[in-house]
Amino acid sequence: MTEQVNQQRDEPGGRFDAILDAAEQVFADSGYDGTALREIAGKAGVAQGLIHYHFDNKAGLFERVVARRSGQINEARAENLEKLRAEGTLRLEDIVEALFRPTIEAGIELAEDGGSFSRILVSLANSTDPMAQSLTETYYDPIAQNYIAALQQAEPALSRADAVWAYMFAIGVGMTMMAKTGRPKRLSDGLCDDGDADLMLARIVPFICGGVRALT
Amino acid sequence: MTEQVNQQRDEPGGRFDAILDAAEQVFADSGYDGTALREIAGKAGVAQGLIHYHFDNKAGLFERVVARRSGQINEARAENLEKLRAEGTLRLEDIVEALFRPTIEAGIELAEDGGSFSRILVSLANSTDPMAQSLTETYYDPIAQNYIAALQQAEPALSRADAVWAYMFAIGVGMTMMAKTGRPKRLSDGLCDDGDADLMLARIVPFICGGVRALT
DNA sequence: GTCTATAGTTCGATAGAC
DNA sequence: GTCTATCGAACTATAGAC
Repeated sequence: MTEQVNQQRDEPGGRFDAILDAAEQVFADSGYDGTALREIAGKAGVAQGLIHYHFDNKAGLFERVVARRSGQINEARAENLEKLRAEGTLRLEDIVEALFRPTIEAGIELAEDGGSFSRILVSLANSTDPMAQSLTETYYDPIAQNYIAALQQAEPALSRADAVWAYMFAIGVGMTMMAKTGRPKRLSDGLCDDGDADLMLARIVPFICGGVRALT
Repeated sequence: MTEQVNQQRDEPGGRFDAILDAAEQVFADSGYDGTALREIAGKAGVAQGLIHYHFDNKAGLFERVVARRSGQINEARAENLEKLRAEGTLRLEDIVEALFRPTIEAGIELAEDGGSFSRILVSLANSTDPMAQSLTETYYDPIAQNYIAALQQAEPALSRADAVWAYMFAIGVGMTMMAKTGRPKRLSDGLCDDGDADLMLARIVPFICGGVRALT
């Protein structure tokens, strides 16, 4: 068997991944409806038809973009939680840190842009669109249940309902970091930078933990 | 001067307001880019051309939709805060309540839908689009500064930067109420209903207050 | 696997009658 | 102030050559 005309789908650096990378950026910047496949093809340096060959249609491409990073993020989230459980007592602070750290690292993975994927996550979390709902259900509800259970373990006084609320509120707080609108800087005359993920985590973790404990 | 052929722009119940009402629903359901002016015209029972006569273009219509409710919401927010200041000591709990109550009441104003406008607010707050940024700056940054100052008054140990973070995080938590995705119900087997604004406020207020105090 | 070319649809906006 | 009719642009998706 001789070598193929071009690279396979699973070899990084090929056309397939170039499309995914470009799509991630454009979907993040312009939203699903605001995105034109032409622009993705242009940024990826491929013909528009190739997108349909690999991903069928726009929805298929979007789902692949979400699936790729969601896999990385949620595997890391699960591993982080496993490690904490293995170490013994679950501390609330560690749980929150374990929840958000992987989204940060997935966000800055693409060097040139400012962390595209996290912005896709924000729109996914807030959308009532059936496709968005379905993707959330598939990729994020299972790990959510995992963390909700962990919250209750760390704070036994928390009811089941309040653990769910706590998780939802935590995600809401985290979205102010992932949206990267620049609004904190504007409101604070440059004092607060929502582009600095480590700085933000140092404020987000105590805020959420204080909030959760106030629910008990 | 005899009576006009039809109602004026400032008379409720006229074509002008019918367009705004329909636009609010469709923009909330489908997002800005996902919205077709045809659908708005259809729902409002008017010709598509009338939208351009009254609002010039799609962007103009959207801005008017935002402006209308934002005026109501932020006047109420300002009044609430004034009242608290007049009463004497500022309690953190009252400030948070004063911040979110008006968005709830604006949300349920239109009877038939489930509070459309709050969903527009969510997408506005998370968008990096220039038009969204500009609208946020115009309508929501001034009142934000007002509440940030109030947070510092209520909790003097809070630094200016942390007061800005606290405000941002509070908005993030509030968005889990305004997005109305139904996810809390799904994650809790029906225990948590994000459609019940009063129930949510009873959990959001203590959560945020606990979070803010943890920042000091 | 990748490209070019284009079909077919939908959309925002305009022109002009009433 | 409101409607009908339509233009022109943009988009997704497909067909077919290589």
